[in-house]
Amino acid sequence: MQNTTDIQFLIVPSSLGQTLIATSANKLCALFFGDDRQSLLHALRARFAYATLQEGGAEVAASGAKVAAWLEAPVAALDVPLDLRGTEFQQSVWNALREIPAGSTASYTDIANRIGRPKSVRAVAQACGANPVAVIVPCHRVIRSDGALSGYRWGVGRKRVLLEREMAWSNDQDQSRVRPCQAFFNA
DNA sequence: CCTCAGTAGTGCC
DNA sequence: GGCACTACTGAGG
Repeated sequence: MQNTTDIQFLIVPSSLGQTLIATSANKLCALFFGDDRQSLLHALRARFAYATLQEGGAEVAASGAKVAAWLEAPVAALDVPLDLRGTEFQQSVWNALREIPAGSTASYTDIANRIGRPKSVRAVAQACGANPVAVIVPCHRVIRSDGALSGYRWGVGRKRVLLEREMAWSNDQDQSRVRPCQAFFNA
């Protein structure tokens, strides 16, 4: 993996707990959650094993502020460029995830169908878990086909919070809009 | 409820 | 290349 890049990161509290925001060449490359600094650092190190890590820095401060604000009130699209490294398969999954509207969910099967690999259901789940940028690539909107929340890399509790929050927000925004819920991909 | 096989991408050896 | 992982799923008991 070409993760021999220079990375700036910071750890800030948010409504979802301790939040690690990392940038590489001014692009967001990681958004992790955790209960403590230790686990976040560990996750960062694990993801970018050969990168140079620097805590703080002008670049991450600037985009970090945007990300932190957007997390609490994602009213507009986040204008921070992303740096998503992954295999072709992972990229295709992450792209599909970004088409799930806030306030709705899709199943792992839905995503598998969406990317034209109907049998790669488990692999889809694995790719979701490998998503380096929580919330922005909304892997939390993928749940089991029976409706159970299934897992979440940063804890199912956070997944639930995120989903409930998005349901609530999308409800009291425009009631008129048709809001596809489960399985909106099956058409 | 529960178990089980089918199944496919990834990481490590 | 092999092998053991999974945030899965539908069928069968």
